[in-house]
Amino acid sequence: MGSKLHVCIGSLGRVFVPMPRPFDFARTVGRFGAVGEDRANRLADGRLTRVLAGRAVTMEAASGGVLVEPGRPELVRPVRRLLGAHADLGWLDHVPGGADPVLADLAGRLRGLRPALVPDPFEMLVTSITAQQVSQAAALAMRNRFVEAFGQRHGAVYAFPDPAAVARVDESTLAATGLSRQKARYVRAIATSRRDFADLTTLDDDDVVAALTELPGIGRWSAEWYLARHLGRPDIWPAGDLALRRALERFCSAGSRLDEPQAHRLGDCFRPHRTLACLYLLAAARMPTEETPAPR
DNA sequence: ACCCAGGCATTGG
DNA sequence: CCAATGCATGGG
Repeated sequence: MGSKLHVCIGSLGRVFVPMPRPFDFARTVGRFGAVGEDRANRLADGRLTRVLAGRAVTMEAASGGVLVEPGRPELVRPVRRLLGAHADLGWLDHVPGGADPVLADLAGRLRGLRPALVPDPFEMLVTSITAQQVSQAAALAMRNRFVEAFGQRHGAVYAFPDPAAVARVDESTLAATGLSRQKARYVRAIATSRRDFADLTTLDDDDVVAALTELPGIGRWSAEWYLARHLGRPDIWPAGDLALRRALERFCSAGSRLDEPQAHRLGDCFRPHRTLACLYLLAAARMPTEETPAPR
């Protein structure tokens, strides 16, 4: 295990962290800047800064991996996980072009895009709750206020708030960030929950959904994103996700409306790699509309 | 001034 | 068991 991890401490207090191929740093971290400025995940000048293991960490592209500052060896594992080193992208090279021409095309155009993870269970759950029902811009605005109000500042970024810090403030103080009273109640209930999230890693996907949906404010959609974006499970297909449905409508059904059962069936041809298929479809939907061949 | 946006829980049939 | 409803904000 980890025998291929060559860690080289540089002279400038940085460490080179190797990533499996293929790997495209800019594409992998692109979603942090896609909607707007994220106060917990700062994307500037091609570098990503966020708090990991209690300190601000800056990552930038390097050949075959990333350069990380500060150059602490204990950051290697969390950085690799954050950037999706766990995922096997081999399938994307062998998507049958006849069966899935759309995904085969996207795999080529987005080569090296990896499934970046949300490193902390509480951060993942709160992020999902803020994103429920509202636009991503609205969710980001509320999340930024939440992070600035209750998270610790580390230079240019804020640490995502701890459950303990959130547990200390009351519901209306939480709601002042723009959350509905209902959502403020959910967030606080999760912050004070004594559930051990570490033990979820031993459960299979269905059992994780069952366990998480016991929490107030966590439904199937939020549980599925937890599996995909926190636990890094490979075959998650959130057919209820409006953005995924929109992407499927655009790329796979010639623009005609899809309901959830139809979206679910469209995922079947991507088994057992539906998480990657979903990631690539969502990323493609964010790309600037491809230029059609010039008329004439 | 609308209407929709990467849901969820509650209520009423 | 399914349909209807309230929620809060940002952008078109």
